Amino acid sequence: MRSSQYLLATQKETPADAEVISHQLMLRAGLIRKLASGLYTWLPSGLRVLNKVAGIVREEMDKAGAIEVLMPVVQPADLWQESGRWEEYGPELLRIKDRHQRDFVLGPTHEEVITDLVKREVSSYKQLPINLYQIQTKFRDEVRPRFGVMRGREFTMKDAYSFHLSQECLEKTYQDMYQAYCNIFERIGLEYRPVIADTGSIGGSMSHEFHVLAASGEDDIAFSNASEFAANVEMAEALAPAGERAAPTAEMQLVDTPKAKTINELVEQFNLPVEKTIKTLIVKGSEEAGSELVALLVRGDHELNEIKADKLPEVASPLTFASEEEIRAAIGAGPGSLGPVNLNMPVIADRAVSLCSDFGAGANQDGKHYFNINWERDVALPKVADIRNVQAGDPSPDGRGTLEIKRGIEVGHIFQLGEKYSQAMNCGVLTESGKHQVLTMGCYGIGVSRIVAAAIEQNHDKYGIIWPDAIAPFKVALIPMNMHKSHRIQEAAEALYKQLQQAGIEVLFDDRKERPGVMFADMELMGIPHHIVVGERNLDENQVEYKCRRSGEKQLLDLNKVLSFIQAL
RNA sequence: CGGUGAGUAGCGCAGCUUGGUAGCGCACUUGUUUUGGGUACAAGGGGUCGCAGGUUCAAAUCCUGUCUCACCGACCA
Repeated sequence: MRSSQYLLATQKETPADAEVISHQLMLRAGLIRKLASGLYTWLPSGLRVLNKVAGIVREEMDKAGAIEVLMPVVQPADLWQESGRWEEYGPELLRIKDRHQRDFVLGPTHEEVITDLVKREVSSYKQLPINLYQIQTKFRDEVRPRFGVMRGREFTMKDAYSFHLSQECLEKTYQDMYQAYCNIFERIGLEYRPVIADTGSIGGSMSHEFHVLAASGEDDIAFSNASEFAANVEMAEALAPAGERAAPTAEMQLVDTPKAKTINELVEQFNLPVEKTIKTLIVKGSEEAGSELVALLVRGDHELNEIKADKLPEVASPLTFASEEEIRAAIGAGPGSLGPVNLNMPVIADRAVSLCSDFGAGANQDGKHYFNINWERDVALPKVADIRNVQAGDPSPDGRGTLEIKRGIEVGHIFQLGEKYSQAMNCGVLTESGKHQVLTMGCYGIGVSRIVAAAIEQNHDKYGIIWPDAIAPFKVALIPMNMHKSHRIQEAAEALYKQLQQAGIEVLFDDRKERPGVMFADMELMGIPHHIVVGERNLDENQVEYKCRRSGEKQLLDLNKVLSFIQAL
């Protein structure tokens, strides 16, 4: 490709609304342009990268035995009503009407369509298992699109769906997909980790997310420093602290704390150790709890995990915090003065809380706290559950090592779905014994467009993007110095260009009438991994300069060795 | 969905308080210059100031409505 006949679209200045580095660089390097909130046009260089990623995904999926299909983006509402998600799915689901006023949705995912397809096309156990996938545009009307294509509303996703007669068979395909995903991320050249993820309300099934580690990630991932354990913080189990609860050492006392509304204030003003304080959070109760409100206790230095709390039978789902008015009406004191002593509602304490002794908490009277509270002696120990987020330094749930926490970008998610959709939509086959049996399903997603952004988050420097070779828009940048003044430069550059092209190497020939600095800067910004610089000085020796984008190392190459050198990279 | 802020040339911004017919940098075009790291000089093109309504002799500027975009929040009492 000649840059003079290409849409380079690089720019010097960073648009003001781009926050994360990948978004900034994608705009500056001319990969994408915003059309509207969460909607992006892929410019030529961006599309080349996107296609490279999609190509790798496709190859590895095929290798793992999956079969490619392509389903419509627009889906009839009937299917969503059949599965129950027409009601379940929130405003993220974009609903539209056609000219006959029939309801449709813009597909955020394709479980319904694929289940409907398999129901129609697969009728015998002999055709199983089957794993169908597509690489296609999805639409989710995100609450808050941000970070460019990292969280867009329209995005490219690879989604695969497998169908099985048995759990064993599903687990086999699940493992195959797990391996295929590892192969994909390794080939692309990303630092990634598979992590245990939320199994959701479907129950019993297994789920892993694949995260690319980057500071700008939107998820917290907990890792063991001594084992392979890795889990989304949402999921990671917080073990009870080691040891028994210490015996009480002091009498409970009521203390005036008019200026202490938060744990921080309490700790500062009364010189309490933060791990000897307890936060009392009031949430809506479920029918099972038999109470409008339920209290959750976590230690002052811990955070409530809403996903864990949401799963408690006593807690109304979705988890809803009580308003200040509701709290006052029920307890007679406001937030900031709440505690377990004399609390007239069901209480659930975190494991760590159950091991506290001589601790401080609100007295359920405004401006007062109890200090030196002890379980059993001053108040009965309530139900105990794991309801907090793990923190760095906590013991790993697998019993080996302690946890570290890093940010991750979720680029893949595999899931054992079970029968949620096949049951609702009656998708089954005849078994060997001639009986109808509902199939069990797995689903496997990869955020193809998100990978492009994630790769930049991990691979950039102050000059711009540094693409891993596997997904670079071009492999080689051919940069002639002052070609428009020098015939021999032009001849040499044209000859090299032709040679590289004929060898099937993707080369961007910068034949613009630009100063060297401009060319270097653009090629570096775009992250092209290998640069060949043709200049008068070296041409006298029949040589050109090679520069590696990533390491910055330079070396001289004989003209007749350029092709073999590049091919060997 | 709540809070805050912003919409003026392709991009980044000034002008608005105190109304008087729009400006700067980058980018773009032309010429000269420079030639291994975003060169310099000169000339030039490009804007119904988000949209609609109102006040006024006169509105980018004041008022009302509306749309769009961004950031923060939607959890620790």
